[in-house]
Amino acid sequence: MTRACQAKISDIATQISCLQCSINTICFPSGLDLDIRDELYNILNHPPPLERGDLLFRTGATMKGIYAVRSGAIKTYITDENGQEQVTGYYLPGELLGLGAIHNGRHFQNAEALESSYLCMIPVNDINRLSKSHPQIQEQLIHLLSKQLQNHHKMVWHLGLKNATSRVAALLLNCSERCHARGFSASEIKLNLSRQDIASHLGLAVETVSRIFGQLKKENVITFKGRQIDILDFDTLNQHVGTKMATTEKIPRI
Amino acid sequence: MTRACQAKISDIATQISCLQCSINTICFPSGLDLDIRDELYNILNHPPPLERGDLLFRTGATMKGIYAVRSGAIKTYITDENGQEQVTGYYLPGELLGLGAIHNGRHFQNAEALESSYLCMIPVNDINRLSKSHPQIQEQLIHLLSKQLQNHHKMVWHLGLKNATSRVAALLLNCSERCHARGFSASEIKLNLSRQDIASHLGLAVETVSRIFGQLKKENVITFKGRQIDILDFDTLNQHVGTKMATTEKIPRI
DNA sequence: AAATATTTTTGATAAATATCATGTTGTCGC
DNA sequence: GCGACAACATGATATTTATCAAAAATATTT
Repeated sequence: MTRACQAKISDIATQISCLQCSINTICFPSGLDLDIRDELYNILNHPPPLERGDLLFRTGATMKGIYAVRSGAIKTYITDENGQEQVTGYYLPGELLGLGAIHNGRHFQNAEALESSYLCMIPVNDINRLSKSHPQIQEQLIHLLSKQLQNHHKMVWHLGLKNATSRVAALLLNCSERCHARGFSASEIKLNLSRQDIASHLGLAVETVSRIFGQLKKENVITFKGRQIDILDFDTLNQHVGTKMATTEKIPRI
Repeated sequence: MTRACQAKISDIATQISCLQCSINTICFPSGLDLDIRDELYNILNHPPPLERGDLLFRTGATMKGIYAVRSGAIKTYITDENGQEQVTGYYLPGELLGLGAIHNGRHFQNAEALESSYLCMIPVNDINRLSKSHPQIQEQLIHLLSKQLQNHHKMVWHLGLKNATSRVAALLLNCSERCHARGFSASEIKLNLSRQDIASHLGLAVETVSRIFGQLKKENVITFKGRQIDILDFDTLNQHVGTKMATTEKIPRI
């Protein structure tokens, strides 16, 4: 039995360690002297744990620093003038949040906890200060930004797929891939977005998402109980997306 | 009469200058000494001009450097296993291309010229070399990456809109905004994607895109002749998107 | 300029998805 | 455990969008 993708804050076993965290190349770059690593560890900030529904930041807020999800899950969303939410992303343990705000110091989206979540934060001032003396930190930041940009290219691809089933399949595979990259199971995933969140993210009606989940279950492509999803047939999901998903990990062929 | 957004390579008047180019903070950071600026200017590479249909790079190709569109227009796309193209982005004069490849050195998408295009390229090796002595270059790169990430957040938002007209409206406003940010007209834009490209980008059928363009024309929201589009009624387009578009330029309110 | 190919538009119909209504399941607080 | 509430599922119908077919407009070549 492999571990589930998400974790309650109390469930220490599924909390990601710094070693598996995508920010660790910033927190603990391997080539750095030990005293610097200590200093980095010291500036690492731990905001109070979030409960489901708590906001980490909101649109327009001043950026305090870069966040990394340590346990739990975060969604980002835009609110339109009628108060309607549109989910623009979700973040799993080990993933970074708020990088888009570096260039102007303000957040573009709202970020909200989907469950009890525990985060790390590197204050932006400290990054800037330490970067002066340690250019390697900036190198790592560039690396992380570039990786996140590529993830977003993938998201743009998935959201441009022409039918609802493809988009749902792409979301499931994307979640699976990201869980797997963090050392969790690729097949047993907890996607803690509500059906409404998924619908809003993919530009669909809730009922459509619900029906597609039901259909995929009937065809034995997935099983699920609530938000805990088991992927049974990766091939079929990949066929829906239309391509073997090029993972960030695997280097694509020419 | 304001200038059109795009330019033929021969049309020197509409070529963007380094001053308006988003890469210029890398090429010519204002705080740098003159000798460094000279050095940066020297490493700036000018690949051969591209004609319509020419590929700048393809999926899986080794990244040579960061590209900036100087004139013309570039689209990026994924090709699925059936050879079907899906457009994932388009790039206007002054915009950067290929930043997502920094972290693994390989391009994730194909990039193809939509018309005769002229580009600048900063070889990745030279950036790395110069960064060692001039940390300011890395700072600028972080800034540019973050900005592009925020643009992609916006794109994810737009592609998640629930109906076809909204997505087309968002595309038009996005193009307008980007043209305007480069000193071109916000209302008279040349969107040199074919209707098929637009459809593929937005997850629609060509015919649907064509009908929506026709409908918007009938309602006097836009006029167009081929790919030259004039926006007459920004308010209506914004209503379709559901929000006054938060531009990258304007700082959003809390 | 004529001929050819490509892109765009338009119409008729089929298919997919949204909406509305309602029932079911699950969750949270007590 | 029970009641109240939210999330999820399902059916019937309306609307939107895709598909197929073909014409019109535009671009490209000769």
